Amino acid sequence: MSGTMVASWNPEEVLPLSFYERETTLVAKELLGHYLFHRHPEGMVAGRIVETEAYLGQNDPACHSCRGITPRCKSMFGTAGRIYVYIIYGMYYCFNITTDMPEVPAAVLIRALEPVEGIEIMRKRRGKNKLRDLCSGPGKLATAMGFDKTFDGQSLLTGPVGVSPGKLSPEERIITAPRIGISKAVDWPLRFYLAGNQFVSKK
DNA sequence: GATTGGATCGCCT
DNA sequence: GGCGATCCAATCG
Repeated sequence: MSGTMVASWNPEEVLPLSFYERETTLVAKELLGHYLFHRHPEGMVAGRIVETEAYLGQNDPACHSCRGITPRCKSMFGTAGRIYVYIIYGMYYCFNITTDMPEVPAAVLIRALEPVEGIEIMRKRRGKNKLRDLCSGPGKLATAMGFDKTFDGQSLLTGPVGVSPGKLSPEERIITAPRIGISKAVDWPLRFYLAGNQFVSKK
């Protein structure tokens, strides 16, 4: 046995509804270190979550649900632990996880993953070779993971996409910072990422 | 029906 | 660091 600690994860075990059905900021922080996977006919792809952002619902001016329910953001309304996917800039998808109690239309944007499985599939989908270029941004990881609008509304507890438990190593620290790319509530500290991690989207 | 802007990325300088 | 791509969705009328 070598002394190397190999990160392990098990797609048969997924985070329960009670994990997601809590205040969104807490869920966004605690998602760091867990494993997002997609069981696809082409093969399993998975990554370790290293960067997230919280979108708090109707009192958050940057959240799509802040002006009430629309066709785009309807998935944030209702049960937690489901997928919210929307199209951004006409060309990319953003993958979110719905959170909090059913009456709170909130979600966590997954902004970056460390690729851990199905890396050749990711390379093919992205047309990029370097590990750091595969999932280091919300649009990139959606492409690499094979997510599109058809996943909108699906459950993370029963379907081909889910989150499996992982751990932070003792030396890993969480950085809190303002969210990226928004024009409202620009200084709200709702972005979370692992300090020094090479797979986060921006320093 | 028209207008406007966007939770991004990649290429260019 | 700057900017164009590209088109959907929300808003206004």
